[in-house]
Amino acid sequence: MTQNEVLTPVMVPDVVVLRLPMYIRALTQLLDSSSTVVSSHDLGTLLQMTPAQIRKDLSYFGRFGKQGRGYDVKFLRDELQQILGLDQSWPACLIGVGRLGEAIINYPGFVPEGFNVVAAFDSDAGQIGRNLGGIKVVSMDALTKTINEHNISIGIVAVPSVQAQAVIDELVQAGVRGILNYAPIAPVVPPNTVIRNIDPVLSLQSMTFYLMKEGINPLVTN
Amino acid sequence: MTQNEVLTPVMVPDVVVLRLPMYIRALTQLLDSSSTVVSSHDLGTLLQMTPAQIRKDLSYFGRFGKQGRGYDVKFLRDELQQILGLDQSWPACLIGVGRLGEAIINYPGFVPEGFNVVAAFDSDAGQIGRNLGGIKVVSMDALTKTINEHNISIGIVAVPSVQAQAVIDELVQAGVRGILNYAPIAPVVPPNTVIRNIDPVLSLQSMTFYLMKEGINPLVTN
DNA sequence: GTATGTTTGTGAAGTGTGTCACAGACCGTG
DNA sequence: CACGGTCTGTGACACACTTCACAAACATAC
Repeated sequence: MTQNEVLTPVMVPDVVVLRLPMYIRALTQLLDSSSTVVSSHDLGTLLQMTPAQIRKDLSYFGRFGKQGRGYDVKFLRDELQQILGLDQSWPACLIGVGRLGEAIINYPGFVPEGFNVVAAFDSDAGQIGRNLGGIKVVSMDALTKTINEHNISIGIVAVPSVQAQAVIDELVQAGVRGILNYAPIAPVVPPNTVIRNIDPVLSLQSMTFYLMKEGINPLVTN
Repeated sequence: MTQNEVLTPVMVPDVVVLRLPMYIRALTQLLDSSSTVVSSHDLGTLLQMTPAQIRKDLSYFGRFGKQGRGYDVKFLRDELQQILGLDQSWPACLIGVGRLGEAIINYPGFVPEGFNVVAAFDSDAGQIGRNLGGIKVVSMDALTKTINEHNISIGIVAVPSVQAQAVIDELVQAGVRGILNYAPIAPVVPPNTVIRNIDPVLSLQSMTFYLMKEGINPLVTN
């Protein structure tokens, strides 16, 4: 029913897709607090956005609510999860098991959401063979083979900046179409590949613009 | 929701501010490779965006280029850094020194960009007094006092989800106006406060929508 | 059953962002 | 110093996204 996105003539804007996970999270929170029904207005309050935007976003995928009542919390969450493919488990691989990679593999937030790191790679011979969070670190030479064996479609890049683009290219070459990149670079990927960058420094650097405007003065040391 | 304020003669869109750090990074990269001049076209190739957008973005802040020539790399970078306040050092504090907090304080990417974690807090008595990356972990009771003493304007939140909103409220109360939040929640902050969320799970959850559309089938386990 | 109040879904209007295209400025060359 | 080539800065245009506003659907009360 919700699988006909590809056939739907109306394209779903990327910004809408980016918001769906937030809706799911809010709905899960509501479920935990034993709410069974929620209105777009209440959801909007929870997520700091307008009810109209929520309704419009949802309308790209179907009609999930009932007039005069609102949305069934569990039903809507299940629908959204299915739309995003989150009713399935997504095996991922990690490249780079330095300090950052270690933190990623031990991060407890991925597994409950269905993202499982099932393989870890490193180019440093000293790291290979090491056991990390129940996973054995293997050589980059085994990349393609391992990715095919485990049916991995997501790669998590946690290598130093200088190696990052090369690693991303290798992942794409190996058939990975989704990349979560932690390296502070502007990566280049082919059009059929989805990349998401995690870059706290960029976030901070745009933040300071607004802090300055508010007249907040940091220490002047440079 | 928009945090634009009419302090600059022309209102600068938030999206533009978000892109400036990327320009700075690309320019730094060019400097390292001994380039002295760059055109909007070349920058566009490097960052995968159109020359027109780069020129338009820069035009919000001034006229930095020369016709027929392009932009002086070092000059433009310095200008952009000054616009964002990155010619200064920004003291920050970390709240939550669990596994994630530890990784953050040891992340080598912040210091070279002028972001220095000068204080660390935790609510767990067992953590207090512990030395972490040269910083002594102190109690949450000392939050306001320490923030004032060190002139801290940025708070980095790395506590469990359930505590995150409360911690953010405390930071705002203590006068912090910039928050980098690692907790997977949708935080609420007053309008004069800038918040940036680092949330890899949200990134992955929107990624899968596109992976599905490409017909990539993950393991079906749920 | 009727009246009153709620809330959705969605065209239409409004706002914001990206791209185009060109005048004007600059460079190098002969 | 004129000329052909290059590249910026920016109004005007085009597109994308958000908000508005209202008909239709449902709930509740009496």
